[in-house]
Amino acid sequence: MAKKPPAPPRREGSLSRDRIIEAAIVLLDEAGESGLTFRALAERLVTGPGAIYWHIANKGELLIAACDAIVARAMSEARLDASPEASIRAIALGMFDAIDEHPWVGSALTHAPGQLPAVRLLERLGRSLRELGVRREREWTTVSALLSYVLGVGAQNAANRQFAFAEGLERDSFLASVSTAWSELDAAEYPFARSIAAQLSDHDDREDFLAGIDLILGGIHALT
Amino acid sequence: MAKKPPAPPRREGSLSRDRIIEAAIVLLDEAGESGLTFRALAERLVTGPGAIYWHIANKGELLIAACDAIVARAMSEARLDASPEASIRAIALGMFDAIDEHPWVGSALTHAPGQLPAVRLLERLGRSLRELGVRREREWTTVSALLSYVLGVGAQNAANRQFAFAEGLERDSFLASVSTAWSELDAAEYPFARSIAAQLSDHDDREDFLAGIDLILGGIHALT
DNA sequence: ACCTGAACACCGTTCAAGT
DNA sequence: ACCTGAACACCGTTCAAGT
Repeated sequence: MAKKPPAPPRREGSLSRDRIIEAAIVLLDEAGESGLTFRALAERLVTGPGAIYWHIANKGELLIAACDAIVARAMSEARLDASPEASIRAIALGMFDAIDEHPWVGSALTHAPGQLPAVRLLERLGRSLRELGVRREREWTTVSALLSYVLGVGAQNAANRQFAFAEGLERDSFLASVSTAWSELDAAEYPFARSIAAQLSDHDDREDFLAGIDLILGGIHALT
Repeated sequence: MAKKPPAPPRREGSLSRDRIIEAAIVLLDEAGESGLTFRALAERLVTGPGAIYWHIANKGELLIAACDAIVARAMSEARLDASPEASIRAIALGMFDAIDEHPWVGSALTHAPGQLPAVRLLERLGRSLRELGVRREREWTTVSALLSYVLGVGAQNAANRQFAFAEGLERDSFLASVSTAWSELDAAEYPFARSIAAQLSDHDDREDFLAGIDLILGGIHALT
């Protein structure tokens, strides 16, 4: 991400769907969801905004395509050699890390249900669940719970990042501010939130995520 | 919510934060997330767009406030008399139904992490988990898994609705179209998605949601 | 204190016109 | 076939001016 010299904006060659998607990913990574604009994208590609519409139908399709590129990469990198449980952890963790690196993927995935990116994830999880020996009648229920959990955590993590970013805070100071806000809640109405506020500041998102996966795997195990 | 006669657009009395939030909820329910516009809201309240800013800082705050009103209602309605497990199911189901009725709440909740609406839910889940006897060191991990799952399913359900709505389809025909899309995927690359496509059309979202909750509760039980 | 509504700086998308 | 860029119909938000 920082090896080659800061090459001048090239316009060599012509536009293409892939080139547009690649540029969109860079823009999303750099400026967040609100940074993806047809004008900004056009500027980066040295064209006018209208040119993009020749290759891509609209902003929604662009977002899904960018999201799909990231998910496909993450899925192809997940190692699947070990036990089915280990594979599920690897798939889930791969997705977690991908969303962590590209927060916009979190909400993009959630907002495009049933589309290719989500199906890629579902496919991988489903195959491992089959290996695990989940009964046919419980297959749908089980993948869908796992998928919801992965997407849920991912979306929330992404939201955390974006919320912090929007307020100009680092992750730590964002968590700290939420933590003190919780500890100042009404004692009678929010005893639990108050008492858990301290643990908020020094938890590990990745560990918590995995612990949740293990909770679900534990539940699956108990029923198999 | 439906007792009094269909009163004509009133402008009696003055604007207030509560009145604005109430109107925002109606607008969101009727026209979806993209329907909430300061101009549309102002029209409904018989004022100019600027007037709203006297009572509310910006659109984000308005969305969170509207979301909070719905969550507060749902939480206060959840019955908590029975066992902790039953309480957790009731809380989760209450949230599921609330999001089902007001799909915009799904993404609003997700996009405002650590804010009041999410804390309400966390508080209720946390108290029940304590009753259940979850060990202190596992409390944070456990609530956060449960919360992520609830929000994840909710957000996805909401996205389903909105996706279908945007394409002018009913839930059933939307699911049917996704189902046929999945069954036409490449056989070598997507065996699982293809084989499960059929089950997609006739599943029950609510039942699947509860089954996922039970999976997590099963995992918690195994560790307690 | 509260409201008005024009104005500012943006959006996504379209489309005639160019090559 | 592919690109250009002005134009359209919107946004959220601000702010002088009114009551």
